[in-house]
Amino acid sequence: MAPEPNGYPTLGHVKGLLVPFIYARLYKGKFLLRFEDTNPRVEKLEYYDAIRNELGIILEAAEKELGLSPGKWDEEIIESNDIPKMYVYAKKLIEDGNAYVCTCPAPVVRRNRNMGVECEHRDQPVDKNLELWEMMLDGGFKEGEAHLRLKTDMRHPNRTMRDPGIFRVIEHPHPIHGDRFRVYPTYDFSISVEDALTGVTHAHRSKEFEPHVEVQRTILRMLGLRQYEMIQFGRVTVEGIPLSKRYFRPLIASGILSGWDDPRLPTIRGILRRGIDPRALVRFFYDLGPSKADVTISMSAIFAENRRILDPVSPRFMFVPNPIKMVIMEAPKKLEADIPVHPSKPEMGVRRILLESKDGEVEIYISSDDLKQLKEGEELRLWRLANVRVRSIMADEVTAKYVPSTRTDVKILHWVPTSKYTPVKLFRPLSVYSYEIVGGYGEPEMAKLSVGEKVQLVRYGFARVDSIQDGTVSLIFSHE
RNA sequence: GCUCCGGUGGUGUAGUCCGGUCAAGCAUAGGGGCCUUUCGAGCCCCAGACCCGGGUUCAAAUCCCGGCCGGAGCACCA
Repeated sequence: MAPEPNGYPTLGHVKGLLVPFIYARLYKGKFLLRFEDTNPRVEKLEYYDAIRNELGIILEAAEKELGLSPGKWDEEIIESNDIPKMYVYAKKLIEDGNAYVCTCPAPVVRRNRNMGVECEHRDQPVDKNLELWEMMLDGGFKEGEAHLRLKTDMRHPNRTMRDPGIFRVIEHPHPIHGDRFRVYPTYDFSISVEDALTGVTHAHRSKEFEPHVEVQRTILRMLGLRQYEMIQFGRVTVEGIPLSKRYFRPLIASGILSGWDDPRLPTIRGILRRGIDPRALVRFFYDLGPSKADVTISMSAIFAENRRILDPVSPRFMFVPNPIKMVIMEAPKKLEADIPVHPSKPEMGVRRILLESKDGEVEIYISSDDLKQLKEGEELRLWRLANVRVRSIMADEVTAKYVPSTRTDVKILHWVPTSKYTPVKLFRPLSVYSYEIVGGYGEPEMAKLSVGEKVQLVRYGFARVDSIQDGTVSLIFSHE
């Protein structure tokens, strides 16, 4: 896989990562991570690290979920390290009459390309080209003033084949090499040389590069380098949300999004922070397959995978959003509830919540969201605690009467004691631009959670603990 | 407009290179049942597809031709 370190990896990168990884492991090949860093204007050191980190997490999960090991890349290559070698190949192209230095301004080149016209530099003698090339390297040209161009066919039906530029001057420090270079290879040239040199046998790229296959084959042929398979796969988009950095950058700069790990973002770190298990991503993209068709995925499909992974292992907690007090009258002295950590896994244990009545009354919180469906006189079950009959519903309080039954064919509500509870702040992502904060109370035991834990809020959904401050637990809502 | 690439149940795919084992596999969503003191999940069952038209062949999802629809590229960016 060969990402450009020009941003934080997103959901869009996962297919490009997993397709070649799975392919390599299945066929006992090697999986290479190569940084395509030949345009220093957009690349930054922090992105190399983000890519290493995020891809590492996904591959580790792939090892667990798919049993393909080792779940990491076999070798890391930094393309820019080989720029000196590429200069040597460039010189060879010039000497063989396969490349020339062109000093036409960009608009002229564009016009010539469109119309299939050759410029006067095309037929310069080799000596002249060599001289100009040395000038390029020595700083004799400013950015945009000169380009080394492949001599192919200016009337080729595939326009990317019309004398493509292969080296250009960029006057901008490189994140790794600083100002060591001022002439950088372009995409087609650098990957052709790198793939051939590093022993790549099967290069997977996304579909938009298809027209470039011909250019790269031409470069390999002219240089006498080894040919290899070039395989394309379709692009992934997420229902409506663009995956482009251009779109998110201003939202982050303006503070609408909190950063590249904002849980509303389709960046890998955003998704993980939201509480998606990396194995869910792996499973999802594995099922998506390597096809060449472009697909629009929906987050709900990823959520379904996540639920499948989390459901069997995540502890349950009662969370009461928008709480309202309920007074239970005629209650026995003691009411106890044994709350299972996981209803179908007794080995995960139970928590006992004990409520003592005062003057025959017990107080709990229920969610006012549940209130709308309640009728006076209705019997309902407080989960694992007791049955009650609703007496009155007022704006700030509900009263009910204890019923000594354990019927479960009535509405079941969850609750927390008023005497002891954990304040909970839940962040619900709505769109890239918006979110909702839901406040409420959780079971006392929730105070013991730690950051990063994933829980299931009973009858509410899955959430991940994002932070804990002064006893208040901040959760990020993952999905239902 | 030009170049290239796709089109398999509601959705996402496998199969297409090397025609038969594909009256088409898998997943997800849908319907029904079981289980369950949350919601999921789990288990069982049901239903559902080869873009269209020609051709080649004993035989076509698969090969050929024509059409229709969709996507990508057409930056001295990757």
